Amino acid sequence: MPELPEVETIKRGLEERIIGLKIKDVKINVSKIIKEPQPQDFKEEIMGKKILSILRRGKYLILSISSDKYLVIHLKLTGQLIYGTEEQQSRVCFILSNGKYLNFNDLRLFGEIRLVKDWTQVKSINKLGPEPLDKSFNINNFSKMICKKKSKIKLLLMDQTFIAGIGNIYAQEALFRAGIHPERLSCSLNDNEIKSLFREIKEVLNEAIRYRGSSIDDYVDANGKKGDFESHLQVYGRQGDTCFKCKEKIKKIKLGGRGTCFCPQCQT
DNA sequence: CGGGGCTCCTGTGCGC
DNA sequence: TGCGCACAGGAGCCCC
Repeated sequence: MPELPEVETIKRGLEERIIGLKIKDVKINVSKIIKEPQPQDFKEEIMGKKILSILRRGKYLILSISSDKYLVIHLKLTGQLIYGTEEQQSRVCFILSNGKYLNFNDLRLFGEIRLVKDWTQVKSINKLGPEPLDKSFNINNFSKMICKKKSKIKLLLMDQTFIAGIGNIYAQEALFRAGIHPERLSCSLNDNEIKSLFREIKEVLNEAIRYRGSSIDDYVDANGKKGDFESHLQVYGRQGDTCFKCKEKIKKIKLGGRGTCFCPQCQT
């Protein structure tokens, strides 16, 4: 599952490979991936355009291309963006001016690609909360935001309008590191807990980026390489195993329909 | 406005 | 051994 660290890793990989190249052609093998405009118009509008720069906002990748357009990509659960040779399973395949390919692969077909004039006006991007690794995201903001809400803290961390880029893996990991039970109501956290959670969110995201992401499910980077952070995960997928801190058995519950692992001893 | 449940999709892994 | 079903999950959407 690509979350902020995985999308950031893909972004950095693509920056080394495709900046300055032109998009010669597009093969749309599964048209439902293209959300706007209509696949035929999408193809016509993007052909011959130059890739100028790449940015990330939350879990979105945004490619700035010539003629003031933006290619907005969300990988959802199983999306991949792989630079290299043409791949059989690719759902949408961009043919580049250097003869290489940019493959959009996506086993479960939840991924989305759009071509827009103004990426900030894409509805779901427009509603995103702050970037957790930005300087503007500071403890004062976070503290205020948390106190205003009254939902279970794990659901809040995964709410993209509250904070952008955190998904099921890093929400669980940040809460474990901060020693906070995922079902705690956000407004019940004391100052120390809020401080600790704030610190651990940044820390786990930065560490995961340093290790090039976690290869849960199908995640690979822009070169098709797996990440190295899975072995550093302390609760995700570890139900029934013993806690690394206290040897208690890791428990798994459901929150908002999503699996949630935590240590009943360390997280209170 | 908020929270719960459903939906999209397909490979995996379980029980019978 | 093989079939069928539940399950996994990001985020939009509907409903109460």
